[in-house]
Amino acid sequence: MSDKTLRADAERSVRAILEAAEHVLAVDPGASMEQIAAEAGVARTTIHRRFANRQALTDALATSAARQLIKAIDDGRPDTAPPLVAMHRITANVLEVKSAWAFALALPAEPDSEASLLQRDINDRCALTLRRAQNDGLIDEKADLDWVRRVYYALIGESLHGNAEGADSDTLAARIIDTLLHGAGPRPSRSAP
Amino acid sequence: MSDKTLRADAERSVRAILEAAEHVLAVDPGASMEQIAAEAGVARTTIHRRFANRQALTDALATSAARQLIKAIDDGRPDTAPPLVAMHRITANVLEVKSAWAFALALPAEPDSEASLLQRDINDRCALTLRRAQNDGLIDEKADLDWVRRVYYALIGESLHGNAEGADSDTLAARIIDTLLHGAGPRPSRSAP
DNA sequence: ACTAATTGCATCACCTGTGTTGCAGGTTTC
DNA sequence: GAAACCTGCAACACAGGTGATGCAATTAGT
Repeated sequence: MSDKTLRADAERSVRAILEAAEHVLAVDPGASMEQIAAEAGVARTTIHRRFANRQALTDALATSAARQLIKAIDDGRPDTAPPLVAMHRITANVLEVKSAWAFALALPAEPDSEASLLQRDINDRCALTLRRAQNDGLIDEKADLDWVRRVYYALIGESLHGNAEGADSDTLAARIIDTLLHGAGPRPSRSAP
Repeated sequence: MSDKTLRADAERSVRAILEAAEHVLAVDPGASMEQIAAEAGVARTTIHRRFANRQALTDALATSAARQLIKAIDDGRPDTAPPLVAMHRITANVLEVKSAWAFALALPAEPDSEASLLQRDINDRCALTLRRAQNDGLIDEKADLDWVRRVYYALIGESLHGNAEGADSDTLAARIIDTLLHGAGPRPSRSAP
């Protein structure tokens, strides 16, 4: 939770710490608080003042990232836009957030933590959007939606790994949706109805 | 490398240590040597006798796992069997190995290590098999084979995550190949040629 | 401007993991 | 069966991270 009204500079510190933690831990998950503090431009004791221990820090990190992910999904209007449009927009947004918070979002959710609640929320929204896509005929009616969702997640994750070329999110999103729906098999020559 | 002729009991120890390391580190990548030793039923000093430090241990772990993965691929006769058959067999074999050595195979390859050489070998064989599949018309001729390979890897990884139901490798492999080639979109009702 | 909050710094005690050594006793190998 | 090898155990030194504290200096809020 964002605690009681924190003073402006304190809030800046917390943000800096969370961002530093993401960057440092993404490279070395076993990095010390000292390293995180250095990256954040902050004294190690300041981290301990805000976060009692490593667990508290990673919890906050996971929660913060999950919140941003939810915002990214909501920005895609999953409930009102046509499924295909929503999926594309959501995918592009999620790619942005996930590339910025890769470590935080890969963090194993502590049971009963806020982050795990948010994760479930995210899964539900995703499942819902996929169901809408299925009702629209975009997804085969016999498909196992849970598997489809997992494949979707996997494609997003894989897109982030090898993106050294720096392709923009829209391009990546298009490829993800295309692969998710059509796979890699031969296409009927684009001539139909 | 498997060192000079190790005495039989010593070789047993090494195996036990590697397996213990896999199990323990898969749960907690930061686990101590002590924990690994306990799981292996061995004294901590014995680990240090065989592996100078943590790095040496994980290197050996990665190499050992990569070797088994290569064997799993070779057992699928990637060069002689029809591509679809080969892909299915290879996928099933790889699933077995990957589920047993998930941590070891997820290990970031040290540059110039033997494991990284093996990894490249694995990638090459995979790429080759995919090319054969493409030449056979299983994969669209315009498809980006590197992306296809990455998707394939991602599908394998995802299949391993949520396999609490304990589905057998053949079933999982079938789903992977099917999704890879056809995606989740609507299928033409099975009637034509 | 005054107050309260926040921070950096120096310092401390403490714990955990690491890597090494020596030796006695058990196991392989030939 | 003898030699060579391997292992467990105990002990040690050492490095490094952790969490806490007190204080002076800075900064935000009103």
